[in-house]
Amino acid sequence: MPRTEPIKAVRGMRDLMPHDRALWRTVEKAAARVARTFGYQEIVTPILEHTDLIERIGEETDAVAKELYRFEDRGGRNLALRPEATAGIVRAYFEGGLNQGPQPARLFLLGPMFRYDRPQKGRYRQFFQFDIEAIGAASPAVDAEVIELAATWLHEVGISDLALELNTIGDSKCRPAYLELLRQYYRPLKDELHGDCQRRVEANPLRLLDCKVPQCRPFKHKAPRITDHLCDECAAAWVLVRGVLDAAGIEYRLNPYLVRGLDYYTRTVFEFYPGGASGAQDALIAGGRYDGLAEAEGWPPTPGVGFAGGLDRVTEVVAASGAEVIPEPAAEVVVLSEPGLEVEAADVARFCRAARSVAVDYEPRSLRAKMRSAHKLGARWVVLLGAADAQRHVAQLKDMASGEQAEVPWKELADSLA
RNA sequence: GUGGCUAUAGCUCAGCAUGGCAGAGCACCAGAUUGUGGAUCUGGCUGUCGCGGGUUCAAAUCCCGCUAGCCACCCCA
Repeated sequence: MPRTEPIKAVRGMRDLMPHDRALWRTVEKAAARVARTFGYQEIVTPILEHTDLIERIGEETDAVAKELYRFEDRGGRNLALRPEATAGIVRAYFEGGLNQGPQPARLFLLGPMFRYDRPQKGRYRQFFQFDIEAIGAASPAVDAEVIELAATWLHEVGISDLALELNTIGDSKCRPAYLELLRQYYRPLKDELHGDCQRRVEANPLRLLDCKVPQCRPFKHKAPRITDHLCDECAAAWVLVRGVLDAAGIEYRLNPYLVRGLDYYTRTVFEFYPGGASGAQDALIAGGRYDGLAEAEGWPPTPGVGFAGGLDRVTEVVAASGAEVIPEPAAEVVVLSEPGLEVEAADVARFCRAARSVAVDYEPRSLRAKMRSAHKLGARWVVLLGAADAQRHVAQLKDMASGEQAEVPWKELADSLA
């Protein structure tokens, strides 16, 4: 008989198996715990948003054009799987009335994001982010706060070999004049740039600074720097952000070529990279200030700052660093019975469950096989139930570590296990 | 979106150059051990050789297409 082809996971999507979840759980718990110690509260937003919300803030970037999962629902709505968390959180901040509450609203979110990208190491079409947003936060001190939060999280999960890169990109007051300076510098060089960059000279000159094509790279070193052309407010903010980081003892490297390509980003930008040993070039965390985002979404102008951390990459780095994760046993207690005692075995399990996690082995196989299986599960105790025991409502409780075994009445099992 | 490598048992892989019976280890099941785990030994089960087409007396092996995975580039709002 020809078998039907088994249906495999969708391209770029992966399962996190029980074995993986142990590590993931510690990383997620650390994120939530650290967020709460900084006064951030959890928010959950839908995985689906209107395509317009995503498109309005991503405009004509490749990312939105090519990497967005979009579809039409049965009601004819154009929807998209969220590719990042900030747009949805800012929307929820206004829709849920957090803009009427105490400012800033300090929020965190853990959840899946989706990008239709070609999969490779550390990059999946469904991936998970830890997202921090302080919305309504005008003070540059909050920029430093979210950076400190990010650093604390990474340290708590055991990533000590870290590089923090920091820059400012000005705001709507000072950036336009700086961009014009950049254009003036690059226009005579245009013929020597690669295709994309030739277009960027007029369209998006900031992006010329982080181009990685060898042909373009040499020119940026003599390009004018935004930090020499900040307005007074941006300059003061830049000093304050670094002042708080210095006081916190957080090391950073100033990278004048670290930029963002969209207009609503302002002032602080930062990225955390794993240290040399890991060899990865991709950021573990990327963040910054986005004072123009609320307006881009159609809401009243509202400042904000935050970051997104990639759980897939962070867990990978933690795993690669050899951190030991002690696997939790599937069950602390396994109940084994003679055939035909399923009802009684379930009764016994119920008594034990008051004190410990319990699994019952109902499989039709030898006692030897059941013992072997219980051992592999990591069970600390085995409860053996024979027909004679069942009659008298007792069972044999065996400690797997010591090998000791004793007869215990069903009603006393929980006490013996506690 | 571009390029390189790969796809054979539940898992990790050998076999492919030079076409000729489908293999190993692990895992699983069982026995040794008169139904009580870990160590050891013995035996056993498991395959549309990713999918589709072509060449050939004969294809896991050679050719073409597709799909998927890995890696890098690109991108990362």
